[in-house]
Amino acid sequence: MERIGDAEYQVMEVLWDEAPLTAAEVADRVPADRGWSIRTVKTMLSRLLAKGVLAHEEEGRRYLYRPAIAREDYVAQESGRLLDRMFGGRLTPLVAHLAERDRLSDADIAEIEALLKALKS
Amino acid sequence: MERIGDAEYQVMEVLWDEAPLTAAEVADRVPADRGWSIRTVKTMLSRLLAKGVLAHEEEGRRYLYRPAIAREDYVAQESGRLLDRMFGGRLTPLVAHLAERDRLSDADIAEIEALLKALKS
DNA sequence: GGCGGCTGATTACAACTGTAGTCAGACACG
DNA sequence: CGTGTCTGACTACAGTTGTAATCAGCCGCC
Repeated sequence: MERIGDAEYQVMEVLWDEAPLTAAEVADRVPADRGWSIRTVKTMLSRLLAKGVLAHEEEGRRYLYRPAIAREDYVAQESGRLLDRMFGGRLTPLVAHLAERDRLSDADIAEIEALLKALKS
Repeated sequence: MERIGDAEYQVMEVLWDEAPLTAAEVADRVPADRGWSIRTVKTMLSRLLAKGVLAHEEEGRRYLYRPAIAREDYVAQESGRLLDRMFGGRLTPLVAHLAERDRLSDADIAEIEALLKALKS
């Protein structure tokens, strides 16, 4: 599957959240802190189309854009990449790492324990 | 902290594993499947120096390279990035996600449970 | 029926990345 | 001593990414 840059990813997020949308609608929904012009958003949309991660249908003279890949699949691919690259593909060291780095509160721990308990059955 | 590309990262891995090393030694230790020329490795080393993630000391007319940032720190940064970008910074959804994707065996689950138990005390 | 605005398509351009080649100087061997 | 070798520095060049401008066509409003 194609790689997606940071900026492109934000456009995908918008469309994973709501689709189909026109270019203008996507531009409206992109987080304002990026300060993008509509032109930039349209460039992103074209590139994502070219990469095959977006699909479009024509609505009059405009396009309606929608994701062509599931967020799930993309996220799976990217987390797999990180895991393979940094932790030899093993999740435990990642959890240990984040825990040490104080990214895990007691509530988080309880939550994950509950999740694991559910998984075991 | 600076971003590091995939190829650059492999060079860092070599030096995190063993340092200091000369350029030639790094080239020897880089996984052969990349098929890099020594020139390529030297370019990587220069760029990593420029980015401040490597340090060098002179040994005669050569450099000895060593990491200027801890692997721990870099890994923390990158896993944080992924987590923020894909899971709103929360680890539980990542664990849930990977579990669903069959990246978690029963043994993994047991291991993480043990880890969490240790963390709670 | 012409004009302003919107659309996608095409083009621009700098930074970064992957992958190397060239160059000038030092060193080591014959 | 000369000559090839190795070093870091600099240069090259295409592909990707972020950010946008230009262009040609269509649509609705005055």
